Amino acid sequence: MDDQVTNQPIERQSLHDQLVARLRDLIIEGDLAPGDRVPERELCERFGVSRTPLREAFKVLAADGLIQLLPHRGATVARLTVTDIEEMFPVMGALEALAGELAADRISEEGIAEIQALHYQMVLHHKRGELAPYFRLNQQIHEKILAAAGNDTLSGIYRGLAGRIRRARYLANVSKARWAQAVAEHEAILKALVARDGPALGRILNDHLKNKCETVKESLLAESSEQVAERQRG
Amino acid sequence: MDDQVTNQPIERQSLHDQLVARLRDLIIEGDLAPGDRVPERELCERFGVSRTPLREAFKVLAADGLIQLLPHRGATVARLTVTDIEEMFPVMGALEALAGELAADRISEEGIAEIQALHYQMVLHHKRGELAPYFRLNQQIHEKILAAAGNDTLSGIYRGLAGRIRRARYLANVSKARWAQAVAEHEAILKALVARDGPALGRILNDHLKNKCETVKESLLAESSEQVAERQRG
DNA sequence: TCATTGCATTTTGCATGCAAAATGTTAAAG
DNA sequence: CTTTAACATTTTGCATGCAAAATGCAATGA
Repeated sequence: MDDQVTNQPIERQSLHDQLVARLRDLIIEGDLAPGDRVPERELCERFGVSRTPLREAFKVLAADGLIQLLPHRGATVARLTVTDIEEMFPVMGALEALAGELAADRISEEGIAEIQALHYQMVLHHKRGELAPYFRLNQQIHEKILAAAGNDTLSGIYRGLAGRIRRARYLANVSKARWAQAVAEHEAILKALVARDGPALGRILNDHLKNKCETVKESLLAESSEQVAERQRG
Repeated sequence: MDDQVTNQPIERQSLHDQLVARLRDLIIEGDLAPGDRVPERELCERFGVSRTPLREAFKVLAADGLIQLLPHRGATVARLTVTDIEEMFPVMGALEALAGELAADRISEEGIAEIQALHYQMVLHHKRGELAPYFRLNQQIHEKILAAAGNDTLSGIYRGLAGRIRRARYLANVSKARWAQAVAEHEAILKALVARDGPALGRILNDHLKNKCETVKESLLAESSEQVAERQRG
């Protein structure tokens, strides 16, 4: 039997927006792998909609960089190359540094306390070696900083980039050393935030992103070489 | 970057892509004013196309933030509020600072020479009080720096923001003082570039953008109060 | 006089139809 | 046996049709 959640015809209120959300999830969650063709007709049947709203959703996702639209050749899930990663991370670094600077000035005491709580919970997960919960809290902290910056334009652009990278699923393989380093960096982030030292927070976040970039790159390389090996076997 | 466009043998560009370009121009050039409704049927007749590709173009432009799509209420040209400006400029500042840092490392000697040429031509236009040519060269210089950074992701995001702001048409009224200050900043930009001092170039560009932000804000306020006065007269 | 309700018109969202382009398959030639 | 050429199938791009929602307008009632 088919998956009930993904196969149910969606509610009738602005179909294309819902389709955008659905497809975005499918891509980010990895149900549609990078390089895969996005089958128009199949998805129409699956969601119980016609081609028009689906194609409109394709346009939006293509503008977001999540899928690639080739003339007369349909849609494919955009591939993340190492070059893409190397381009995206400096940008994300600059944006998150800006977010940190703004947040240090604007965040409330409660906001700091919330981040502190998330941080120590995250550290706990690190000590226990629980990667998935660690990662979730990590993301929440960065989201909180972004929110505290109070700049929706900034948030929107950052989320667009982060979403494109998330489907690299780099949380699968992180070395113990890198993980520990990331936690140490988060300690510094918290410290700068508590001290409301914007410039320092900006620098630390930028460096933090640089290290994250290396992690993602390694993971991406490992994954692609894995795929090559798979193809040679099959 | 545009090489690929000019090298393509076939002009058989998909209709909606052409429409996206046309509409983008209409909006950026100001033929469609902020707040205006974008009349679907009228544009269909004007361009001789059906509603399907036009609506697809609307989606892309809405994702770019150039138009706003309200359910069952059609498209309107997105209004630029002072808040938007205040949000966008710090982001553009951070991005252009990053571009400067990267460019300082990567630009060729010819690249520097080209920017130098543009710069002195621009200064000439300033001395002659020729605002439009000055502005065009100004933009070309920033484009060159962006291109020299060699980061298409960065360029794309920056252009998206710059495009949204451009239709504020702030070149109409710039005070002599601000203009002179901008030229002075450009002198510093050139100097840092020649010295290949990335961090300094980044800082200068960030400050430069901050000042530009003030100019645009003033212009936007003047324009909107002008509109109010117009409404009171009419 | 002004607000409200009912109806006609316009606009929007989605489905469907059709022609052109791309893809896959088979058959013929070298 | 490989290459290619012709054809059938599928997929894509665009136009159009239809129903629901929104808008405009006039008539009614307070």
